[in-house]
Amino acid sequence: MEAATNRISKFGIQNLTIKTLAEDIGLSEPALYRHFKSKNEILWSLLEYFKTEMKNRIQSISFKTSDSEADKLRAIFNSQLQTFVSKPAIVSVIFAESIFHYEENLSNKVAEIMDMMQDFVKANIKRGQELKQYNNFIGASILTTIIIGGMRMTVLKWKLSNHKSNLVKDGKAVLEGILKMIEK
Amino acid sequence: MEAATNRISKFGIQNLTIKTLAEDIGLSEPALYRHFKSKNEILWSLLEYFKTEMKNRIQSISFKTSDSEADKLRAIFNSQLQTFVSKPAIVSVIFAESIFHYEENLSNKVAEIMDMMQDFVKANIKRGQELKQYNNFIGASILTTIIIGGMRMTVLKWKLSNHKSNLVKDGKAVLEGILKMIEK
DNA sequence: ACGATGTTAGTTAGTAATCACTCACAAAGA
DNA sequence: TCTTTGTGAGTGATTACTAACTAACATCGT
Repeated sequence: MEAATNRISKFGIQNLTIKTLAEDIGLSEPALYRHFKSKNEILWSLLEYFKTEMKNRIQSISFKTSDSEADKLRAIFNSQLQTFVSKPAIVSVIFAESIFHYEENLSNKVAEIMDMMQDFVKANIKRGQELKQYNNFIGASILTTIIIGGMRMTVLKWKLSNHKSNLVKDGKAVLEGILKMIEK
Repeated sequence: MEAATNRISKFGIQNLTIKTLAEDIGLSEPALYRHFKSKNEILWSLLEYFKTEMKNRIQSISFKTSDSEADKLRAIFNSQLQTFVSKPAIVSVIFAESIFHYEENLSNKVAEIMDMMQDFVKANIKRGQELKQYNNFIGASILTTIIIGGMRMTVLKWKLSNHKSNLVKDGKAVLEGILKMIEK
């Protein structure tokens, strides 16, 4: 999983082949097939690995009692963006739905990861609205789409700039913009 | 260009090969190479074709004098979303940065199309803020990122639902949500 | 009006590279 | 002795692309 992550981070997901992966690990190609029955299974495991990492990391973020819901949202996205910067492979994979050409189990796994992020955000919005920390001009679902969409757009711009732009700073600016509109 | 559009719409961009494309047109593979010097050139031309179509279509949308800036934005996105529904190939290609594995000219072309859309939106926001139709809690750049990000997210969900969700309706809901937050 | 000549647009039959994946076999430890 | 984990050498499919050739057509001097 780590070899695959590094390979994708450095050369993109198109460069992750059984051959390059086996070379990186220092094994032959058939050796990989002792442990995974297909490339699909390797990619599936990689997605699962990322999903678990994301879930554990976000759930273990510790909040102060004085933290508002907005503060919690800031902490979540800050952690997320910093992880993207240090492991660009995650971004390559999460933005690569179109590459898993009609391999349903992989598309589903990507969808699961997206759903997980959405659930974190949506729960935050709902609590914030109940606690009257956020206004409720807009429903939690649509607001979630807007927040995640804005963040994804920022990540995409970072990718298109060849990682030259400052992802953490730009992401924070977008989140602050949205919070300014919804915080009471 | 039309054959390529149909092929991608029906079977995805991974299925657009010289062989399938030549078959669709009813020519041999080498015949294609009489007109395009490489597959890269075909994809580049396709992106250019989409860009021109988008530009012409959006610029020829006619507005009433009574239209607010928000109305204009609604009209632009409505046209855009309807085009996506009738020509899913455009979406496949615009969401496929990751597929153009390190082919710089193609990534750049995609970036050009995105920039064009952004310019339309940003100009609208600026006019709206100057005319005091929108508030200016947030700068035009970041607001543009949020709007386009929200729309892209909606399109992505539509793709992941295998085109089952109602893109035009969902997109409209997201736009209305954002407008509710920025309209005075 | 007409043949010579060059250009355009097409063909059949390949090539070389890459890819995921497999076969037959070997070493080494429980 | 059997299971686990590895290897070298391949296979078949797919891919973008090319070499060699040809029929149809446009242009031109006579």
